[in-house]
Amino acid sequence: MTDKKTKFQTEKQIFSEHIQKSGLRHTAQRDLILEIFLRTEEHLTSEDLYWLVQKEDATVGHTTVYRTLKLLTEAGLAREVRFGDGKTYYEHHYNHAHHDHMICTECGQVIEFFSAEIEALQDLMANKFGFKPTHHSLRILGLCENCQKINTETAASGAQPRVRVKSVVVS
Amino acid sequence: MTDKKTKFQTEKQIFSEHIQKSGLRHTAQRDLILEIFLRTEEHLTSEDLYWLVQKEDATVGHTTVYRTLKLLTEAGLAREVRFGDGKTYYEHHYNHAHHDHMICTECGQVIEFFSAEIEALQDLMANKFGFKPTHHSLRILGLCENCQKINTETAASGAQPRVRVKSVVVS
DNA sequence: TTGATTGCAAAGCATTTGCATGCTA
DNA sequence: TAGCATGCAAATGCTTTGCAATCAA
Repeated sequence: MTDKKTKFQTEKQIFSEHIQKSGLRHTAQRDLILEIFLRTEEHLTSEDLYWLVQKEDATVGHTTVYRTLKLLTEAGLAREVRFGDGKTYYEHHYNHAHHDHMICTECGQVIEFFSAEIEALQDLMANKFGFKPTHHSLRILGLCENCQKINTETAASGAQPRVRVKSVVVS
Repeated sequence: MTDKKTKFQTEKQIFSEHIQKSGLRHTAQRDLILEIFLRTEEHLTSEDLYWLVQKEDATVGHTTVYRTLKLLTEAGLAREVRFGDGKTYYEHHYNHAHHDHMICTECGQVIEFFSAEIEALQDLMANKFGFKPTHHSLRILGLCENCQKINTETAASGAQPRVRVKSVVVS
């Protein structure tokens, strides 16, 4: 179930179809990048992903990773997320249904959450303005449980890893 | 009521106090920048504001506008907003209570809205994770009423002005 | 007078593009 | 073979900083 041949089958097919529909071409680099992207449970910048790919194929360049992420976004396999530090992060949907983010401004931890009520209210709100929503982004900034406690020590300086915490769905 | 002497009195005082508390200095540039910033009912980048300031005092430089906006943010008079186009916009609170944004991806129009229910649910959500929210940002992207209609014509290319629509509070 | 402020120019960063070469279909 | 893909290097765009001259207190 987790061997390379069968994993990410759906995603790979979606990608293939998108490539064909757009008259583009299937390449080894694109395959590898998608594979590694899906395999990684973190929010990645193009740069981050580049280094991961480097480990397995040192000939792949920044540009290709960058362009492939754009491609994956078009294909609906990736989503761009901004946490406010000026960088563009990407996340995939594999194992992660639609969700929003809480971001700890101290340690950079990212908590994924989902609230059906909030979603519903957003649509309601949009309706009132005749606005047709395509997508949305809700970020709650603040301090995570842990960083609230260790407030006594001199706070470690900002933005660490950006660990993608296992999605917890509470509605 | 709207003459220069009495307008923005509260804001100017907040700014003065912040300046004094921080051991900084009162300058003509900072006054002018604040004045023009508050007077403008749009989401402004540092660059945008720079050009507005230029009209009234051509000696003021980019850097000062940039740094003053940071200062105003610290003082709680300005808020940084990102609409996803890579730029940092600023908005003020004068005449605008806390709100969120709907952004038309076609014409760039920004609708401000507020929902007490959504606010409450966000806090509830944060509580479930032991997360202490400091602030949040909710953006709904989609098509505004007008752009839904003129969908037949070839869509005009992206990101226009970013008009700040009069805030409509619906809760 | 002291030290913050200013504005120019240049550095930083992340992102994006031009172009010659390589590779898929 | 045609033309898309690649990857290097360089350009771009926005933000930030160094520094000498200027100005508020």
